[in-house]
Formats: sequence, C-alpha cells, structure tokens
Amino acid sequence: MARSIQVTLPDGKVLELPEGSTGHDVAAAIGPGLAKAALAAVVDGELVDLHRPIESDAELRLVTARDPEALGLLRHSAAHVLATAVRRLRPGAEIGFGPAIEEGFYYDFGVEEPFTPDDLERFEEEIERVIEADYPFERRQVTQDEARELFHDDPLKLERLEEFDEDEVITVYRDGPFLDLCRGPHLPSTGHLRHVKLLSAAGAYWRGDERRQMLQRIYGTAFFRAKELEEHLERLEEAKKRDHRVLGRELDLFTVDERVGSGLILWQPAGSIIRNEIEEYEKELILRHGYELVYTPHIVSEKLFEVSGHLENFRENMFGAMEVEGARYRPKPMNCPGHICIYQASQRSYRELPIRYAEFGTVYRYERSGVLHGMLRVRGFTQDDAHVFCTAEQVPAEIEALLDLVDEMLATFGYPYTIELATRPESAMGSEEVWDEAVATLRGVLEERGLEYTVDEGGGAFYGPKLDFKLIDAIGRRWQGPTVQLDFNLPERFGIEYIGSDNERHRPVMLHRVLVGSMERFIGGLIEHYAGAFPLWLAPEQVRVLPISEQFSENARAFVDEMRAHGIRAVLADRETLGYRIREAEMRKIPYMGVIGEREVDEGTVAVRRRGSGRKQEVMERGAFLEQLLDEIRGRSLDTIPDA
RNA sequence: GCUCCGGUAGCUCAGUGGUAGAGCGCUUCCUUGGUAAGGAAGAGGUCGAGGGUUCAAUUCCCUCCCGGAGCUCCA
Repeated sequence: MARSIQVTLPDGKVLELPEGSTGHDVAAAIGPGLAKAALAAVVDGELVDLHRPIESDAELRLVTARDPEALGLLRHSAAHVLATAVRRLRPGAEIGFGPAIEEGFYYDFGVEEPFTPDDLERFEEEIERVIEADYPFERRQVTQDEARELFHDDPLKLERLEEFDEDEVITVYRDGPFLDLCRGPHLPSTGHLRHVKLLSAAGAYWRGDERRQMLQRIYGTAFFRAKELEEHLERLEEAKKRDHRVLGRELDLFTVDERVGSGLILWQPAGSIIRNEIEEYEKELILRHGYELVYTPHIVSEKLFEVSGHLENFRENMFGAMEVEGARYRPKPMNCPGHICIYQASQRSYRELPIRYAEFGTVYRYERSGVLHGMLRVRGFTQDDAHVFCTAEQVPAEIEALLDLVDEMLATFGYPYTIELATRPESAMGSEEVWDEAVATLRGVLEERGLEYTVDEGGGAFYGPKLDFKLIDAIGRRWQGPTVQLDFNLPERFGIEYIGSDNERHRPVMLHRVLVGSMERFIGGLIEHYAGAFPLWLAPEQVRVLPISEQFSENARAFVDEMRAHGIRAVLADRETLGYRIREAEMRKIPYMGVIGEREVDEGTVAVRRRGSGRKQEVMERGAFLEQLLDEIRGRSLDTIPDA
C-alpha cells in the first residue's frame, strides 16, 4: 500500500493522495472540468508536467490556459511539434534549440537546403497532423551515456550534452516519433496545441556565434484561442503598415541614396520640419531646465579618443582615420570627450556646478551592413546629448530634475514608459563601494518618488550604473527611450576637476544623458507610433485649403496667406476635383482641411474637416479656426492622433 | 560580416533567350467640380553595375553594389 502525501492547494485546502500522484490526479480529485483544463502544475514553486509524480507533501497550483505560464508552455510545446513535423518531412535535419520567446517560438535546424515558404506551408500541414495524433509528451530522466546513445545522430545535441555537469539531471521529452533533449515542462499532449502559425524562416548561427555553423531558424507563434492568433497576426499587419520606411517614402519624410552611402539619412523637407520642431521644442525644454547649448566638431584628433579610451574600447565601431598634415582625425562616435574639453577650458569652482552641456551632436559609427535598418539603425545620427558635471551631493537632485524632464517630454509625444535600473556588471571599474553608493542613490530617488522600476542586474556599463526608460508605442511595442548614465571612468581619464569650498581640487561626477537618443531613431519610431499621422504641431503640412472651384482660389489663397503669416503651415490645393483633393489630403495625413465655396466666401467662414473624421465637418469663422489652430499648436496637443 | 530572398518607369508590380508592360504618380488639354479617384492625350526604362556563355542576354552563369528577413551588435 502506497504511503499518502498531503497536497496543499492555493486556497489552503489540503488533499490527501497516494504518493506518486500527479497534478492530473489532483485536478481529477477536484473536478472533471479542471482535469480537462489543467495543462501543468506548479509544485513548490516549480512549473512541472501535469503527469509528473509528486513524491512528497507539497504546495500545488494547477496551471490552465488562463494562467500566465500557460502561453510559454504552449509555445515551447509548439516548437517541439514543429521539430516533429520537420523531422518527418526532412529526416536528415539536425536539431538545434527550440525555445518559446516573447511573441512565439522558434526552432533551429541544420539542413543542407534552406527552407522555402512552400516548406513552411508543408510543415504547417504536418503540424496539424501531429496535433491530431495527440501524442503525449513523455518525460524521461536519462544518464549521460543513455543520452549520448539516443542522440548519436544529432551532433548539436551531443555538443550540448557535453556541457552538463556530473550531477545535473538530464531529461528528454518524446512526442510520438520525436525525441528531444529538453528540460521541459510541456503540455500533456500534442492534442492540446491549437492555433499554431509559422511566420518566417531565416539563418541563425549555432549558439549565436558567427564563427559557428549557420542553421535555419523557423519562427512561429501559437495561442490558445483562434481570436488571439488572429489579433496577433493583425498586429503584425498593423506594424507592417506603420513601417517608417514605407511611410517615410509615401510622405516624403526621408530617403537614402546609395551614392551617399548605406545607413546615412537624407532628410527631405517634410521630415526636416518634424525634426526641427522636435529640436526647437527640446531646446526650449532644456534651456528652461538649466542646460547650456554647446557645439563640437564632427571630426576630432584621434589623440582625444586615446585619452577617452574610445580607441581602445570602441574602435571596431569607429570610422577610420583621415590624415591631415601628419595628424590623424576621426569622425566622432560620441560627444562626451568634446564636452569635457569645454569643461576644462577654464578652471571650475564648486560655485559653478552643476554644469550642464547639451548638444544635438552628430556622431558616426561603423555598423555592419546587415544591421542597418531604415532610420532605426544607421551609421550617422544626431544625439540629443548632454553631460552634467556636478558634485556627488548634487547627483540626487540632478536625477530628480531629469525624471521631470523625461516625464514632461514623453507625455508630449504620448508615450507611456517604464524604468529600468542597470547595476554593476562583472567587469566594472571603480570600487564596489562607489558602485553601491551610486546605485543606492539612483534607487533612492526612484523610491522617494514612488516610481515603479525593474532592476537589470549587472546591466550597467563597465564605467557606471544607468537608468533606462523604455517607451511603449501605440501598438504596444517597447522602444529604447531616454537613458541616464553615471560615469566613473571619463572624469578619471581626463582628470576633470573643480575647486571646492575647501580650496582643494576635487573630481566632479559626470552624468551622460539623452532624451530622444538619436533624432533618426526617435523620429523613425515616432512615424510608427503615429502611423504617419503626426499631431498638428509636428505635421509637415498642417492645413490644406480646398476651394470648391477655381473661382474661389483667390479668396482661399488670402486665407492661406493669413495663416502663414501666423506661422501655420498651410497650403492651397485648387487643381483637381474636390473629391480627389480630399482623398489626397487624407492620404497625406494632413491634420486639417479647410473647404471654401460660395457660402464660405460670402460669410467669411471655412468648412473645417479634420483628418480621419469622414464627412463630419464644422463651418467656422476663419478667425476662430485660426485661433484654434494656434492653441493646438502651442499646446502641442495630441488630439489629432487617430485612435490606434 | 554571415545565411537565404530580391533589384524591371518616381511608387507598387507583371513579363520574356529575339532590346518591355499595367496601375498609381507626373505633364498638357478639356472639365469648374460641396466632401476619399471626372475625361482625354502625352512624357518617362542602358530591365542595379561589370564580366562570361550565345548569332542574340533584361532573361542563363560568375563577381560586385544596393535592399529585405534573420543571426550578432547597438542610439
């Protein structure tokens, strides 16, 4: 007779079951509905298979499709089922890794011939068959020797096996014909899978190492409900429609030209308006916050980068040197050394601190051709860079001020955000005490403000901890936003000093910070965030005035001129039919159309049609409309963003 | 940089071993239109670049350039 064990459920209820009972038994003991819905169990905090025997008294929670763990489980199992299908159709395929990832899953295969889109379709069909067969996922613990035998035909798995420690548990999972080295856990059987979709195939290095074999990776995703999969696919479609490269061309915002070079952005007039508005806004913002504007050159003597250490640490990202009269110059990859030189142009007193230098500094970095991507990843870009020199005591106040700045700025663009605190990495410079103190300072400011944040343990740069702000865009994607970085390195290297109240030399603390990061990346992201429909203050063309027929052109032109005199970017369009012009203006995502016909001329009004609002329109006094525009522009209102 | 896919008119794309097409856009003319495409005519291409095979290459082969999906890396 087996001994019995006590299983404590989340509601505190205790079940008495025979030793070796499984999560499934627990579910069955509670009710048949749950027995059907249960997918896995959390036993003493560990997520395990539903059919894993429970050896001793334990706390247990059952996982169903509704629990947050379930989706990962589903996708991991989907990866195995994909591999099952691929192995059936391509028996020779070597299997690599196949994890669940944020949006789905992937599996890497070593194959002679890369996969084609047709292959993906065939794999999807085969996946359906594997699901229908409803193979149970069977877990088995094996010895190193057994494992080697089982995977003797799978060199990639054998390599992975070598990395196991003596006492480490090795488990394999089987679903039907397919066996994989895997920690698990999995769904009870392949029949629990539903709504699996393969999305793409591309090369990926074995273990992410470019010196190793190139595998073929298949990406897919899976959901419990058809509707969720549908929505996910729609989101992908939506993202494609918002692609800043497509909108950038359609709206004439920016271009690249191979005669200029890869990764180098040419800002067309419409894009330049957006950039200029943002720069003007930010200048106003930071001058209000006590920054001073500086300018530094684009090319700099290489010696400066020897002092700064960039030549040592950042060389592979720097453009090559050019020689002038025997001296070597480099396009600058960062602005900090220049700002430090400005700091050092005179002797500094503690009375001057904090000193905050800001520059829209254009930097050039060599990026491998394969990583370039529209405006998001380029070789030349302009940072809204600033460096704060202050005393250690001033750091908390500086961080506080920065939090205000970030908050104000991100609200202006309509981005919610999250905060990450990155702490000391393995190879850090400076003593542990200095780091601990700095991290504690950052943490203290965040906590005093009651701000939520996550900690990226060991995610700091070698020279200091940082705060990262992540933006969340209109379709829920996360983007790198503002960062603040403490720097223990450059002040040392350059020997920066100030004279304290004690008349002694002291080393100031240096903060690096960016708000938008790079104009290119930020505006690229902004194009996608707004789907090209910029709020009025940023819109390259703010109002298009449409006379109903050419006989009203003159009257309409006068109104356009009046608006222009007030700094409003208004344009007259009187060529084609009214319907045509309205369509054109909608497609150009122009915030306002002003229609002028006989009635409007007689009454001195304008029929205002707002972007995206269809036939709804409002006939307004022209002066009132103009005032409304100016208010909306001055307030940098987000009102004209269509609902995402 | 690597793997795979691609490059034909300003844009989106069709097509072929015998030097090329559509839609949109552009130009001109007609139309003077009340809320998402009025009509007609026309211009526009060294079919990414170079080399090779061939009587003949935009088409087949090679190299390079550029772009895309990823890998790795980052603002």
